[in-house]
Amino acid sequence: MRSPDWITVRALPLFCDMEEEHFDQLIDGAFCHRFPKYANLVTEGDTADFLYVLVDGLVELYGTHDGQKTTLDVMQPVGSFTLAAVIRDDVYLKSARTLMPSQILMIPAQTVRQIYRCDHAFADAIVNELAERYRCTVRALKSVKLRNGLERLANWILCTDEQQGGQRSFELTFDKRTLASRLGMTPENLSRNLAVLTKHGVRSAGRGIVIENPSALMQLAKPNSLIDG
Amino acid sequence: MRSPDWITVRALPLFCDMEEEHFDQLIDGAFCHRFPKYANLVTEGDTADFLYVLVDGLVELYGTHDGQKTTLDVMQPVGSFTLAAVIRDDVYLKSARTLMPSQILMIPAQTVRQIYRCDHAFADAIVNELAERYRCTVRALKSVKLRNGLERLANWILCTDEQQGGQRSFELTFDKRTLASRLGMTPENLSRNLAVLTKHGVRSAGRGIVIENPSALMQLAKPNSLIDG
DNA sequence: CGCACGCTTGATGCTGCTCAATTTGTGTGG
DNA sequence: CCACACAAATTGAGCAGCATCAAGCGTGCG
Repeated sequence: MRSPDWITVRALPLFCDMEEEHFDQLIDGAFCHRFPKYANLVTEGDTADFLYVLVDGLVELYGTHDGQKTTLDVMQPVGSFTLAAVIRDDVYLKSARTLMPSQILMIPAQTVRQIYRCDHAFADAIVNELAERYRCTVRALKSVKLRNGLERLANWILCTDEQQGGQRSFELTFDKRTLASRLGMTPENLSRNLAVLTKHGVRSAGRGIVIENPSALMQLAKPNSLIDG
Repeated sequence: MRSPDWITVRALPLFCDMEEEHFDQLIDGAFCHRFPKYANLVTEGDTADFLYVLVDGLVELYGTHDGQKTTLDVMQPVGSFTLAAVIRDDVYLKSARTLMPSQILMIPAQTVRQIYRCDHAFADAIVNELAERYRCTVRALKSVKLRNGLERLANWILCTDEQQGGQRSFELTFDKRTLASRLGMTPENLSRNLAVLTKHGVRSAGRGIVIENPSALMQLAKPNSLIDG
């Protein structure tokens, strides 16, 4: 692998503490590819051949069943996915595709497991990564089961704003239909819910969202650190 | 801790490969308690002081928000819970209570983390446990987002039957209201859905469930190994 | 035996989905 | 730069699924 910016990969919590030699081994067998928008990366049910690292771009993790599809997560750089399947040497449970042109690092699963066995710091990082992802998924499950669509949207807006620095204003980085699916609603209802939020301190136009009245929005959203993270 | 049957605890995947000395250290600082039915064990939001092992009985893991409550999992012996919170030294995300009189082993979180750091086999077991729990939660999330209530019930019946040996007949081990919450519906709708399943090869009376026509039930359920496990 | 609780059943209303039509936005090629 | 084609987003109407509310029924336990 040759890459300008894998210093950022090395800096990931997952890799930053492991031994130089082992990190070199990891990327020795790895591929770094550029993919166009909407390229399929992973198909659920396939055996886990690679650990993926999103270096640049945007990736959607989704599940399918009986002709339906639901977005489970939208990954931002820099982060890894398919770790649990790789470690367990099992099939992928989520499919993955790019939402914009993306640079993706693919590390052979066997190499990951091999180095996991001999590098203590790497194993420790894997434990922390798995625990954190697990907790995120538990939060997502609580969100779906304990809130309605409007509340999920309101909290997503609050979280996304905070994550981007709390400017009270940000832009969507992907389709509204994808956002709708992530929030567990149809595109039509996302539209309607965004319209409803006008009465609760949120102004939205196109891909822009402005929180004009944070306290009004929070009163509706009832944010909860045990759900939203 | 004194206990007749902690051979079963030692046999858990989480503990079975660790060194004898370290296992002894773990249980040295641990408590083993009997709890009555509906005893509160864990409150979400509290800092994780203990790793719990359900030795005997039944435990419900649930989440609450804004006056609501939803069942996230029903644990059967022998198994552990709160591992992710303990490892990350963070707060619990789920509450826990017994659903019947239960014997519970409580291991101080600090001890777990300490031995995790020095016992390689234990660390490895933790990785596998976390990965598996993560995958279970992903499945649950897909189930809620991709299926309706009737389908979730149908698949739950198929899974529970298989888990109990495929006798095509089994008994509920807990409240229907808890089952309803676990499946993401109201008790009223669970009743109605059970009635609907009469037309799809399932006969139910009281706590007994009989699968009279497996293929009819499966046709409705559309079981999926990437959701049901 | 009788009370209490869990479960069932029915009636009603809300939330969110489906379908369809229009408007807006985006990317392409002349 | 504009015109066009196509995709995404909005809006409205109608409907299905599910929740809520309110009785009634059954079972188990004191």
